[in-house]
Amino acid sequence: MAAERRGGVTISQVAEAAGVARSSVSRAYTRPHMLSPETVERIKMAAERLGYVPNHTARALSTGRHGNVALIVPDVANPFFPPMIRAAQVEADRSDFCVFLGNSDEDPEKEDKLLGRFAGQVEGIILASPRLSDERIVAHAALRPLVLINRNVEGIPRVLIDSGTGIGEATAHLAELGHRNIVYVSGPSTSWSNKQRRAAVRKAAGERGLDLSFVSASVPSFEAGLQAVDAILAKGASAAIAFDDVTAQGILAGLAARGIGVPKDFSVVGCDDALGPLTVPALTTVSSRSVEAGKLAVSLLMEMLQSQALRDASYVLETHLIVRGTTGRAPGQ
Amino acid sequence: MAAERRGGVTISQVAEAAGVARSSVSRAYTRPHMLSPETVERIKMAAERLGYVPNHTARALSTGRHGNVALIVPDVANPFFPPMIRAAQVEADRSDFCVFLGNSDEDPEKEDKLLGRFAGQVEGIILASPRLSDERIVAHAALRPLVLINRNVEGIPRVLIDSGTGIGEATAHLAELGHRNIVYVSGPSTSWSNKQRRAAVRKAAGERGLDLSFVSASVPSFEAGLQAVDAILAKGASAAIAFDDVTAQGILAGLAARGIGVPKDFSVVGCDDALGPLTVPALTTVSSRSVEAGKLAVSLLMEMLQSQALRDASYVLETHLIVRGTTGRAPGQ
DNA sequence: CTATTGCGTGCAACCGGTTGCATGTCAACC
DNA sequence: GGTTGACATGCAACCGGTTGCACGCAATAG
Repeated sequence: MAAERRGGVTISQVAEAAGVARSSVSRAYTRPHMLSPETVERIKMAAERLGYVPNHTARALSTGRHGNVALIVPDVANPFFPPMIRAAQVEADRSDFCVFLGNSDEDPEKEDKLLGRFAGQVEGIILASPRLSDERIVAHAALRPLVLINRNVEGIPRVLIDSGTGIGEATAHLAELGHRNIVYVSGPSTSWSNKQRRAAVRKAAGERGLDLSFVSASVPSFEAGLQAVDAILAKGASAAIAFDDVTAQGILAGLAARGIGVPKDFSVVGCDDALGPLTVPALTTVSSRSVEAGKLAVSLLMEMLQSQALRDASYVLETHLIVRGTTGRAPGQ
Repeated sequence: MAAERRGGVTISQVAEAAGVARSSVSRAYTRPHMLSPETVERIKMAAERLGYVPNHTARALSTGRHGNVALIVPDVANPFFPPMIRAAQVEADRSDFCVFLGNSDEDPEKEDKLLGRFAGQVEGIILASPRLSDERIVAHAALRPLVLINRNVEGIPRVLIDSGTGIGEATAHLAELGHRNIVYVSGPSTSWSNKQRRAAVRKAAGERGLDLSFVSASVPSFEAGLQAVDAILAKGASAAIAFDDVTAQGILAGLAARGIGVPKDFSVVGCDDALGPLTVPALTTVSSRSVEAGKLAVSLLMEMLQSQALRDASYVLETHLIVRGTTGRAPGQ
């Protein structure tokens, strides 16, 4: 009721109102079993009446526990991340933690700066698809609990999305549909995920004796996909697997512009399931598991915070092909 | 050098090393002009040698300034928000502020809880498309600086995206293409944006003597759009304006399933430009201005923090129609 | 009936800074 | 030469909680 002007009802005010010492008020919240039930009740009543909310900052100062974690991603607006962010947020909430969000703009230096900026006010950090060097990551990890997503650094707890399994399935799927000549449209050369996807498609294509070519879309974007179409067609392929869904959509747009029907004349597979069944025809793609990754990373971090033991854990999430509407039998089959 | 085990070199240690009082060390950082240049130099040297970093939490406790703001959205994964979040993040960073991100899950109660949770550790809050009641919003705004996005509450600084202008243009655009019978597929009835859009389409259709019907997709989603198609066709319309892009994509999928060609046989307009030109055919839609809104909200908040004057500002961002590939001449024209 | 145990509570120090006020020093001024 | 004032620095209280320890009291054991 009586909301003071500074928005600050303090523990002292509650103590006075309840006729107890400040320490008792504190304990009513942090160690209720130390107090008699009636006292706890009385304190909570008074607190309620005054609109008392414990001050996190003050608590953090004396305990060293902030109840905050940081999540740093290269680009919030990249559709791959929002579901992950959301999942992380929800999971953190379950442990009553707040989430700081950082956007590195795909820039290693900015990432480094953010890490330093957050360092003072969080208990742990989650780095998703970092662009930072291994050394810097290791350095930060030494200072405080840190979990990686989609980056494989020995000795640091990490969650890896193995898009390789899904890409393998995609290749097999295309082979079954009778495609003999396919293209992999690759993403950023520094990306761990791209290396993994490229290797997976090569392996699977080799096993099935498919003709495989590569076309590079160095930046994964709609534009890049659009511009890759000529190169793809020049290879004589009847199907393409793209680094991600956005690139795949660019390829689809380019094919449509040339009057090439999908999936009748050409098949396209995306990766990451960033768009869901939203498009027409719905994109055949590889599931991303980004939701699980976000959730798992947070719960991993929570565990690390509880038991200071920072064991070297590496969780791998396998992916699978989601067949929708952009793949079909090879022409002439 | 001597990084203590707890990562914590304190002001006292620096003071002792430099042979000054704690207060002088503090001033060396916050008010250097109060000290003699030599003293400042000596202190900074000592701090450097010990690896001292000011403790954000402690500073916040005594000054009340955390250097943090909170951003609360209904759903991080809704493609409307990520660009806004990113813009807010970038703008906050310019003032060296960190951003807490909250996800209310479209739930008023959770929103209220988050607000309380953040209250203690941020200087200001941005509430985007809140689902909370006006009273609760006013109550929170009384406690600390708060800026609204897409919610019109008298007396509270707000940034409003006026999708009405764009929707009006869309209606005019359809009229010019010869459509005489159109449908507006509405979103959540409690949404301020929905009311605004509905009013705009009614006004514009009235001015041009178009037949207008309403179909309700109470939750804005792909599924809802898909299921609205029968109702839309039953109205005998040749074009639809959807509450948002995701709903529009659902409608497109439904039309495709019935073999109805877009834009040849039917025209569809989305709203919010959440997908960009990504889809095939690319969706004609209304620009969202969500990036500007995020940026503006943060800079507004920063101003409020500087000059405690919380004047009642209301910024309106107009929107415009973006014509792409899902609108064409009415059949038989 | 006294000694022991144990529970509920209060006292006071502490977390790491910030800041109003007091003190000390020295140069300038009358 | 004594007074004034500006300037540099230190002292100590404070921000709002947490927590080790001591105290008082009641129940139990001897």
